Amino acid sequence: MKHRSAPKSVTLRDIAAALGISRTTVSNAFNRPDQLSPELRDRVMAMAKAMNYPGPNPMGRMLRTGETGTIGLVFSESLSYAFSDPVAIAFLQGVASVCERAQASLLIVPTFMPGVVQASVGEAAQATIRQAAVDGFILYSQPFNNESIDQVMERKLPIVAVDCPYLKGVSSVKIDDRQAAYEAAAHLIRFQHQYIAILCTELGTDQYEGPVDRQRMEQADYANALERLRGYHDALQEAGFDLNQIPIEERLNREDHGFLATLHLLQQHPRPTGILAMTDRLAVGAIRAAETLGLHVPSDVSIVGFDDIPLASQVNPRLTTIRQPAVEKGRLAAELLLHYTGKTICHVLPTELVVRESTGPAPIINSETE
Amino acid sequence: MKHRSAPKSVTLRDIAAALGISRTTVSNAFNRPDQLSPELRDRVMAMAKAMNYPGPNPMGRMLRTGETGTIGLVFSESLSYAFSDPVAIAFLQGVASVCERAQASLLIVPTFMPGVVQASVGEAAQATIRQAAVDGFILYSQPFNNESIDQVMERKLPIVAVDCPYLKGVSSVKIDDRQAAYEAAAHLIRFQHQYIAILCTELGTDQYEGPVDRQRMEQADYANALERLRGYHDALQEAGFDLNQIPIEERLNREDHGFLATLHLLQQHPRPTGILAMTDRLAVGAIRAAETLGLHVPSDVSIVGFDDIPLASQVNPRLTTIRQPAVEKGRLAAELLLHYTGKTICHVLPTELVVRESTGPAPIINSETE
DNA sequence: TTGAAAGCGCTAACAA
DNA sequence: TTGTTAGCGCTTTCAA
Repeated sequence: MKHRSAPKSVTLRDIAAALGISRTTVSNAFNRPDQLSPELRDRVMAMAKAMNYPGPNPMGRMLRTGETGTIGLVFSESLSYAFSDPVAIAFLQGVASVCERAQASLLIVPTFMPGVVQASVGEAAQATIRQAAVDGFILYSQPFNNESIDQVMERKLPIVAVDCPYLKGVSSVKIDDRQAAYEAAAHLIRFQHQYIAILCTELGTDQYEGPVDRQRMEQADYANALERLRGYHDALQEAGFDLNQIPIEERLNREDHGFLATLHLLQQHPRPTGILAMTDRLAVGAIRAAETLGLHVPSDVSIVGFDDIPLASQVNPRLTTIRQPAVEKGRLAAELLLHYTGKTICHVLPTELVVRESTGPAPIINSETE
Repeated sequence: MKHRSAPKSVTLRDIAAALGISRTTVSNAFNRPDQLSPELRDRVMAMAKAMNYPGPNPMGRMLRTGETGTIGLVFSESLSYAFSDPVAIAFLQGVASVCERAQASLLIVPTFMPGVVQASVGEAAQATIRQAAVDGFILYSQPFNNESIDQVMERKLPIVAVDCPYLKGVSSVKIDDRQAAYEAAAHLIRFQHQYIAILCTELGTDQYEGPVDRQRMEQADYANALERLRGYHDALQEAGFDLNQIPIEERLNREDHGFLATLHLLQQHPRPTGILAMTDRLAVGAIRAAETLGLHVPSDVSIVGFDDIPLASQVNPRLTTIRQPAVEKGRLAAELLLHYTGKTICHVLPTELVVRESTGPAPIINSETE
């Protein structure tokens, strides 16, 4: 893309000169048609076309006005992942719909360098964030202590943080993950499930997959995941469960990973009769795993998801889950940024337990001794 | 977003002055750390931090260098729709993955003004496209003769067109929609279906929904849809069908619209035993409609989709469809733009008929006379 | 290793 | 209605 369409591109000045008028007038012809006579405007536009003028250079304009008409969006993790995650996409849809109405462009800023050592990831993020020509940033689902956040903060532009750890003086949009997860767990508990397992999304940025212990929880990077885990624990503890007996499997948020993790969980003794999946994607994998083992959902295993993605109601059996307003999150974040006042505003959006067919009463277990 | 963090923001010059050094050196401290002594660099960075300097202003830099490090992406239609369309999302994922690797940002340029009269839509697109600070554009799935294309062409920047009508001198990525659709129809014909109906996506930009006749086809705005329709017709005609007897229903590309259209089609006489759906979303709706009418897929009705979106293989029965490489389209388009040479390159990517369980032999019809 | 000078292309006050 | 003036903040030769 080093290409340059002409050796020396034509500018406002050139067309002004060609017409023997001032640059202002040409500028006005493009930006304020009402500021000059229609005939003159027509002449200007005709000359522009004749000279192959590509219109006022946006960089010049931005530098001059100090505004870009653009919102920057920073995801954690890789964009390939973000654009395969139904929740992130719903969020994006919300952001985009507001941008569209406001005629604002949306700049997706990559901060993740695929196949690069951890150390230089920061450098990469630094460069793209520093060079983003935007009027403000939306930060989506960032882990604790990561360089993208710092980098964005340094830009001293308006910021709205979505599903992020608390940032001083930054407006935010989120849900109460802990409370929502509590509801999910309480739902299973109400059905008398005695053996409950947890399917957990990534807690750290280290690509670890496997069981989660106390220590791992304490070192968690992702506030969301941790909060959901805590919500599950709150409910379980309250109901008298021994938390040490509750298996937790941490996996990448993908159906196939949920599938494998559940295969593993369902072969434990005692076999869980209830599974708390931290996302619907994991839950969908879990349903498939149960099927694969010849277990019926919900009569052998109950599964409850989280998010209420479209797939949740298309799968069979349809998934009991926690609905969170992902599109609305995006809309609100964009609106907050577009109408930025400098005031720090925190929105906590409501969630809702949606009961469908993937959960039911615990089966009667034969040997209570096991 | 009129907010300005400081009355007068601090610039390179300020920090140079404070340190009694030149602007060049400060610039180098940020952009070419190797061009100055580490101690000086540290001093510069410390002062920058102390003075709350947000880093070199991207607009200044862009204006100076003439490069933005950004790719512009222009969808037709509304972004809300684009981000709910699995095919567009897959495409976006492909684009994003390449951008990420190349450390390029991705600017989503809205060209659609929701709730605005047709006339001024052009104006809206004009403004956002003209003001996009990008090094090149990807044009996605544009209808014929629309203003966005003209506007983008006027920018005289590198362009890659994806699923667009032919544009002189513009590189493109596409599939052979006509041939692919031909395969889909041929598949049903091989199964001896006598009564075939077509579920068609929007041909025009006028929000029309209903039957499609010759005239509507001739006035089509969307090349894709038209090509697929032609492909179906090619196969049907070749097999001796009377095209006038083949019902075509044009609908928005959404499951619920496919559902309603199919409800309608399946209540015709003679009832179609095969349905050619121009997208998987329509096809999924069609499956539901058949179910709703108590018809079995595929023994009563065969349904073949197009696209092979993820849902196609998750639905029951799994959908027979045409696979198209949507992610690959995005990757290729981004790569073509990033490595732009000025040469016009056209890629036609392969498609493939994927036979699953939604199609089968035509049922035996009782009355041949009907 | 550092600095001076020049200007990227534009728009907004203000003046005519 | 049109023009003059004055930078916006930066980077990049080139010279010291």
